[in-house]
Amino acid sequence: MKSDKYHHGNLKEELIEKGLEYIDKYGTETLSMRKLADSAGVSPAAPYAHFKNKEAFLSEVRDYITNQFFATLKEAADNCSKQERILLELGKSYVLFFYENPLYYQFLFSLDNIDVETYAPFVLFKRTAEEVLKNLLGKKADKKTIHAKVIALWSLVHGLSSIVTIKGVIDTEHLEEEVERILGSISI
Amino acid sequence: MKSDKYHHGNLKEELIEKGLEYIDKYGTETLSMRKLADSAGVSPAAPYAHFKNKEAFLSEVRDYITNQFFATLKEAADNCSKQERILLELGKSYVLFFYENPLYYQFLFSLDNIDVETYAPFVLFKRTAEEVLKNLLGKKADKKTIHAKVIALWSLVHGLSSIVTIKGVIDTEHLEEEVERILGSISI
DNA sequence: TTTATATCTTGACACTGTTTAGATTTAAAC
DNA sequence: GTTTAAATCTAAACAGTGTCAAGATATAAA
Repeated sequence: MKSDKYHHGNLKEELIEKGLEYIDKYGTETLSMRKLADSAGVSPAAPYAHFKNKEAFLSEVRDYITNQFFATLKEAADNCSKQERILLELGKSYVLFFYENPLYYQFLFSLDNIDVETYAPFVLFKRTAEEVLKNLLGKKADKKTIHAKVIALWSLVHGLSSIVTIKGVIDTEHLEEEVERILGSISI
Repeated sequence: MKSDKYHHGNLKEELIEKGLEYIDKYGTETLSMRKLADSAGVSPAAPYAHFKNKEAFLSEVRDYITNQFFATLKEAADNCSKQERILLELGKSYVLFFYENPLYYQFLFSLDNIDVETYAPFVLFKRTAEEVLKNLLGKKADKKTIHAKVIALWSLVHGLSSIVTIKGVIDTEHLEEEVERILGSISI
């Protein structure tokens, strides 16, 4: 992979891409800046012209994946015409995103650097859930009740994403069907 | 911490205890075998007389925490007289365990070395959920439905444990009350 | 064309997991 | 109780890690 040019020209982007690939394949455990530098054909210290340190690099990779995750959710919400299915579709795409990229789950939610209030995917899910619930329950439900239900729905989806990630709890043949059955098996 | 004796006498246990302390305080990220060896007053290679490698050490620590976790769940289940509240109590102690030890969650569920079918805390929760559901739904519910509901309940609890861990989504003043409200806000 | 800035390499440092050879202590065998 | 075996430790080393400082080289700005 070693280039002949002194200046790589596109190092920052390539490092992030290689980082994504690596995490997708092997997870974050054995990822090293030196390996990435090597695979990009530059010296061990080269990445530090673009990233303050490893954590800053990982943070950018995390942002990238977060954007993918958010886009996936957004698309599912936008493409859902029936209002009564929107939460289900949102939940399904949430879970399936991590089923397809199991190692991302760990990586995204491994650190305390997530601000629940501003983390876009969480905000989207919670806002949607809140709207749906308000429409469903009308005026008769107080704030506390709605908040509790929102957290519960989010927990359900978030937890299933993790569980689906761990092992073959779920019949992988009829995955979507199974996820839908699970998410639909409880009522609010 | 350095002892004068050549033989430590209790190194294996002390390493595990120190490991537990460290993970509880700082998490697993910066934990190193050398630091633990040093804090126990032995040379860097000493731990390798007791553990094949770092992963084997972490595995034993994980087992230790898993036992604590399981004992917590078991106690909650055993101390619950009212049958209709058993799932709620089980879920509460599940969530609260990780609220009290946020860094344990990451550590326990970080790896693929969990066999969902045999992991005692999971088995306990799922068995209990299944029993409760069978009593509740009687004969009219088929296996698939029950399985879906069991996974859903488990996901709810597991997900809330993770969410409670991340940040202050929940009013820490009335924690138990809040957790109970959330878990009780959905029906099966 | 000069000057400044961005991007790289080289070389170093401290730290990590882990292995090997040998020292020391404890336990077992006679 | 002495000899032998096994368990437990130290010391020294190796390769791999993050990251910094000094200097080289390329690009952009003046």
